[in-house]
Amino acid sequence: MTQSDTRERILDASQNLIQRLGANGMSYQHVSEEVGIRKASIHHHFATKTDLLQDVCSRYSESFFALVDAQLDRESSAVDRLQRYCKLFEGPLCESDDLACLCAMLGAEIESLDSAPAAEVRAFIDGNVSRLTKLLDEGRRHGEFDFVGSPRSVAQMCFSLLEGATLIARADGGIKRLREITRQMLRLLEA
Amino acid sequence: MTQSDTRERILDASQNLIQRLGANGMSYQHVSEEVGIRKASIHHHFATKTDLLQDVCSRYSESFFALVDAQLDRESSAVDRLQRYCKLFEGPLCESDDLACLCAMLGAEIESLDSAPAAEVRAFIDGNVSRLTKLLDEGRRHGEFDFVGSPRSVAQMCFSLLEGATLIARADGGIKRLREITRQMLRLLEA
DNA sequence: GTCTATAGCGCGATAGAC
DNA sequence: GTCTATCGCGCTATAGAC
Repeated sequence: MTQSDTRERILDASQNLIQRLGANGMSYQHVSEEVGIRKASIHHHFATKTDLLQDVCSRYSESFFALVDAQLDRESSAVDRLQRYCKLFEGPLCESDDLACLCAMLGAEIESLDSAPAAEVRAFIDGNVSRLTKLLDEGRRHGEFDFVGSPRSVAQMCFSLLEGATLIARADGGIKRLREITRQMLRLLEA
Repeated sequence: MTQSDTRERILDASQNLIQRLGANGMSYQHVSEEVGIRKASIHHHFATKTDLLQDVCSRYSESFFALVDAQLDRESSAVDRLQRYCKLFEGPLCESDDLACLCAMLGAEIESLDSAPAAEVRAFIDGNVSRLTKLLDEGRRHGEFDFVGSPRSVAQMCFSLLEGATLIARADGGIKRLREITRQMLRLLEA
């Protein structure tokens, strides 16, 4: 087992726990049981919990935006690309029906986060809203979308909706409910 | 100080802490400092933390639905009543810019809640979605709203959006951002 | 009904052997 | 790089005096 293998497995376990229970619910003890090392050993890879949280956030952002950009760069209609974007939020719930978007969990806990992880959360929001703004603007110019208001306002609305829907769906209704909500959003935007 | 006074002050302090920090972030110690009694005394009013959580939830639901129904029973247009409903979600952020809807906080923590408080959260969601469904259906029949899809799907979408938006706005942009998002939602639904 | 005192546990973090 | 052992703290909850 190389150092970076262990490191990745710690990040995997931490991310999963945060998506289920939140940053306050994730502990070195839980992570150590999941990974199969003692909790003191985790401190060798991540000196403090804030360091661990920060790295989970940045890794999550990078991989999520990589998936997003892979979908948005496709040569297909704006409607299709928006549909694919929305589908990315199903991922966590698909896996086990009890995972929310990391951003929704940390958004709820934002006041108790240190400044570095809190900034990561804000950057995640901004990155999503920016990409959605561009897509919505482009789609409307091509006559695929029909909405009143600025693309940026609609983008903020869509992103809030998706984050909220992952929480609501996890509380009641699961993946089926999430799909119903996103389908409804798409219906309202299509020309 | 009567017993019920102290009880209400404990509920007030607990609710505020949960809306800021979540159920896991609220503690008997924090509450006792806010109320001005020792933490052991809280157990006289609420034997366990789950009891306290349960009572905070049911009181929040009752008072929120009282406000909602007061707005929905008005003799005004459906658009106006929906606008007033949305404005209720600004309340917490108005007060101090760092409070989210109780339901959004507990929704994020749903997996670590005992079954009684978790059921309260689901009932809160259902109650809101039901009322919105009725309002949207009525408004569409009167030609005030124009949307494709079932009133219930749209209602679920609106509620998810509002819950998500309170979290996003608290992380970045505050009350101004929340207003922009809800205004955009209303624009998309109006005929 | 509120208090002091304390039990018992889980937490993040550190020291030092191997 | 991982381990054992331990520190110090905050937590929920209880016992018993006033």
